[in-house]
Amino acid sequence: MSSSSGNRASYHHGSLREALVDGARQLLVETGEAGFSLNNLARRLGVSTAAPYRHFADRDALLAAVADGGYAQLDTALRTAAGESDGPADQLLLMGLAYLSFATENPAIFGIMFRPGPDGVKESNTKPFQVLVDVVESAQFAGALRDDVPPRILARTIWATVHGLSCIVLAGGLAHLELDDTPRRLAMDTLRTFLREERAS
Amino acid sequence: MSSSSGNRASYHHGSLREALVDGARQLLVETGEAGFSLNNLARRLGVSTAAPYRHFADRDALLAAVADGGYAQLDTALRTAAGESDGPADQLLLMGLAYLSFATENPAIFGIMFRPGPDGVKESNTKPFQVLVDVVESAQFAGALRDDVPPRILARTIWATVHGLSCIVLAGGLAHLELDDTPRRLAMDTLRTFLREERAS
DNA sequence: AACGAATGTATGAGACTCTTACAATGTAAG
DNA sequence: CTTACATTGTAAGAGTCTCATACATTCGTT
Repeated sequence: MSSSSGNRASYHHGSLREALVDGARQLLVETGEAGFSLNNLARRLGVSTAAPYRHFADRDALLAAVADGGYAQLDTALRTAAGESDGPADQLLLMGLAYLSFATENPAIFGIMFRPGPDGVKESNTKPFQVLVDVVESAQFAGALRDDVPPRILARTIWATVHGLSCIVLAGGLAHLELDDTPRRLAMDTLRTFLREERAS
Repeated sequence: MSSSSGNRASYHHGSLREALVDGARQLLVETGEAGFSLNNLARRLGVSTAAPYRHFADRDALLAAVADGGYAQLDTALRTAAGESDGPADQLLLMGLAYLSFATENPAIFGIMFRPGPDGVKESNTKPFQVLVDVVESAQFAGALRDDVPPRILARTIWATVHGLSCIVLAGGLAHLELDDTPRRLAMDTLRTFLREERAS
């Protein structure tokens, strides 16, 4: 047995790798990415500051592991949201809201997940996108979304929209515009744009 | 005369504040945000590492000044793009392309401009948004955009879309999807979604 | 039981941010 | 012109961080 079971008082920690990822996530939530340090994390876990390097090549490798967990969490959040309704338009709204909620509730992790860099977004993030493509496709079939745009393109656009909205909200970019928008209303107003246009007043 | 005129060999630099902002922008372009340091910048400019603190409270204050410059640059880029055509749909495409180009050509500065945090996006960024609202409004009037969504909302949505697309591209999120998309095609495919739906084949 | 692999520690080099005390220079009034 | 003051630079260092290296302890396997 290699993993599980918590903190020991013995020389070997027992499950330091998991403790590092968990602790990093927690520390990120508390202090944000700016206030995060490997040293601080190691002290919290009661190990030496060199110990983390037995499990992660460097600071970025640990953050990447946290990001991987974030992708998984986002994926399940989106799938759950999609499963809470049968109406394609509803599904879209719920997924958008779930995405936005994830971002605002885990700003630091969200920031790490989509940090610019050569490492890029791993294939782990292909999964959430695929769900979106499926939902978009069925929404098009149901006539809720315009069908003169290929599903992949439309899904990509909607992803970009919700992602951009999340980034802008996190950056405080809407503070000067509308202060009283609830996330739900924000997601609705935004995603309504993609629904089939209602002609006539 | 307080400013202008370059680097002196005397005790006082003469225009260290501007040199710091310019040098920071340059250093950010060369090394990215991760490789950027005040110490390094000070050495490049031939001053002591404490000198920058005479002009900026801390590292973040300097980066905020660089971000301000970025907002201005983005604003003129968008206005220029909007001025290069009379057709509302064209304007929208050109502006989107300009936004995307700015992001990909200045990834570090773009990242700093929209960094999450309490400081948020300054009012400086309200200007570029206002241009977009105007263009959207006239596009709606010309019948190029659906008019069942208020211009502010539609403009906000389009901003989110283009911003999100830029972020995703910077993060490498599209690498696994479509490798051969030119930025122009990417912007076109994305923004086409907002144009008035063409009924019939 | 003993050996090798895994995992943690001790120590420290080098870099960075930011502070404090001091020195040189610009500016303006007498 | 000179003196007084505000501005802007330097020198030195405290405290933190990442990461490397050498060593210690424990685990698993034979």
